[in-house]
Amino acid sequence: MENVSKIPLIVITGPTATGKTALSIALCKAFGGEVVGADSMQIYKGMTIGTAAPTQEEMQGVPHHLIGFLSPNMNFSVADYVLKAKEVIKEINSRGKLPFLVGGTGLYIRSLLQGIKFEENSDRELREEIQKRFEANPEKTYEELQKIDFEAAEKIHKNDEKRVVRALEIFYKTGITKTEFDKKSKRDSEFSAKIIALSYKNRSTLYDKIDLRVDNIINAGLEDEIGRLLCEGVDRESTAMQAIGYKEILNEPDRKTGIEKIKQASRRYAKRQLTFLRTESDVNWLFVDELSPSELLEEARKIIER
RNA sequence: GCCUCUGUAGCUCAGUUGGUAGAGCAGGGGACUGAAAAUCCCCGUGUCGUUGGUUCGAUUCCGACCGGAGGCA
Repeated sequence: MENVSKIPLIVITGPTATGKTALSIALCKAFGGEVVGADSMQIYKGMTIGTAAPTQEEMQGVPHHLIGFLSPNMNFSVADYVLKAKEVIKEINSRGKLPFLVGGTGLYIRSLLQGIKFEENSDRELREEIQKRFEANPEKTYEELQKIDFEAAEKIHKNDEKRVVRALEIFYKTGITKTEFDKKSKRDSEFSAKIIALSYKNRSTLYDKIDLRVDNIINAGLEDEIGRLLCEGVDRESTAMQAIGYKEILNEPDRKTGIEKIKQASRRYAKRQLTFLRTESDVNWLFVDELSPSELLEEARKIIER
């Protein structure tokens, strides 16, 4: 049932290097839209080159939100994202503009669209404590979870440190198991979304594009950008510096193999993005290697106007 | 020209005392609710260089040929 009161939203997603930025800007110009970033790394300030975030020039006057607004030393999470994105989307809508959610972070998009309710159940210090326990004795920590929340333990692999730790964190923080939390966390979406996913029919074409993109990023000065960030006091251990491209440059002394590692990590990332997207329902796939730029724009238009 | 070594998965290589083969990497599939560009799980058939021979049976032994590396002239 389509609820009339729901806010219309256009989602442009897909793996890296498929042209989400260019398409979204063209569409925004055609529909009077504004871009809301849905990218867990483009949110950080000063990381334009490495994350291939839209530049001022590329934006062509189209307003962009939730891109380059956070210090790279800050922690961020899906919960923060959903909160902020909702706010921005509503604000855009209230001005009579069409919000375009653009980016490749599937979890952010899914959480927003499903209207997942993130209640207070997080405690960073507690989490780090549990994490230490896990690192010292993974088996025992997993058994701990089995006792507390067997259902969650069944779904989480014992080696999956982050999820084992998080499930325990929820319980110790609130006294409620993760399973119970998940059950009541789903909510109706406040948005009526049309999802457009960009991809390549040919996997190897995608990979060629990724390789090319990485070379461009290096030529555009990734290393200088990283140098600048470090000068500004960005912590090497921060989440932001775990972004693909940044972590390889920071950790690999040999430049050439570093670049190869970036390419490989990007390919694997793209694969994971595709896997994530496949299970999403109501996705309109557009294959960039089968359409000319103008055809692509036309197809996207049709989907939006449907 | 002669001698030696070598040719096995996309790549680097192991192996079969003769019963058609397995690791790493690459690659593929999957999970995903507060670090998600993160975290984690699963997946190995390939004319064993080509062609003859020996053999019940050859990728394995023998010969020739074709690649590659090295040595002697």
